[in-house]
Amino acid sequence: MISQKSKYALRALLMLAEAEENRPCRIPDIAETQQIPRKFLEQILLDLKAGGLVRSLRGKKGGYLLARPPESISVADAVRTIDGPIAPLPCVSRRFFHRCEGCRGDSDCAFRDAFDRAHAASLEVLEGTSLAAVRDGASPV
Amino acid sequence: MISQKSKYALRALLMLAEAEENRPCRIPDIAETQQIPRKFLEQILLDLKAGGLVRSLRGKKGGYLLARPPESISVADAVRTIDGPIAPLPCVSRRFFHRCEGCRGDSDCAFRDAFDRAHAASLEVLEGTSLAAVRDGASPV
DNA sequence: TGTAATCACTACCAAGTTAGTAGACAAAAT
DNA sequence: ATTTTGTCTACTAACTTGGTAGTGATTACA
Repeated sequence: MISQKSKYALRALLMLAEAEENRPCRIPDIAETQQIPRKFLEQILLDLKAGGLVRSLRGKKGGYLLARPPESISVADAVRTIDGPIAPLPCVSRRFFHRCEGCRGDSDCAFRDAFDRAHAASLEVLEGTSLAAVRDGASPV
Repeated sequence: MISQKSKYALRALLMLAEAEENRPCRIPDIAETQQIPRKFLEQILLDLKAGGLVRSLRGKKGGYLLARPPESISVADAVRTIDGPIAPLPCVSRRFFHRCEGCRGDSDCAFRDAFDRAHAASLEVLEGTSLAAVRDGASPV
């Protein structure tokens, strides 16, 4: 399961993607319309900024904007920035590869191949879906 | 990421799948050959038993066996039994469906479709891979 | 120049989860 | 009976999650 924090991040990003270009969104506005606790949202936006997904302007007329066009920010980007690795095992992670400790001897990563294929299939969707696609895409239920 | 507990469970299950049929495996043996803390393994096996994946015999000559043929136990079965839902969001879960609280108003589950497709792709692999396939399948590195 | 509006940063916290450990108990084989 | 095996309940330290609180730093603009 992705965290609540990631869900908030996605909603915030989508709102930025929906905003008029070069019109910064202020934290209290995002918090209110997306129903996200304000101080928590501040932290999330700082994380997204550190991750290079958004940029900010301070002072009056300040706020947050996407750092890149919404076509180039994927759902996977957002989740990875907030939650870290998406992979089910460290040893199948693309971005955060790490040898699994404890997998050793003869049964060394016997399951790795299955998890790797599952992860790849999942990533294809998550990396292939941009904020713009979500914004424009699906039929509103 | 799947939990350490699930990894242990998979290793234990694989060992049972590799064992001679109707030859129970004892906890200390599984613990030692798979390098799993023994008391922790006990709990895991009890969980797997409660989930219907293994059965047990008590007393001398006792031990654990698979409850069903290894062809019919999938990696997804194991992970779900130990970790619960595999789905990235409650609202795309097959077995544990639950409406996401907090997804509301106009942006109601705008991301749902993407996560649903990612999950479906992942599940296809994880449910399609049995213990028998893992045991017999991949080339040992 | 100053002041109000806005983001930035650090610290803190309660509740839950993870990865175990400990020990007494129950059943089966011999 | 006694030994060998699984069963069950309780406990715990460390970490993660989902926040809250308060102060500081910039910028617009009057």
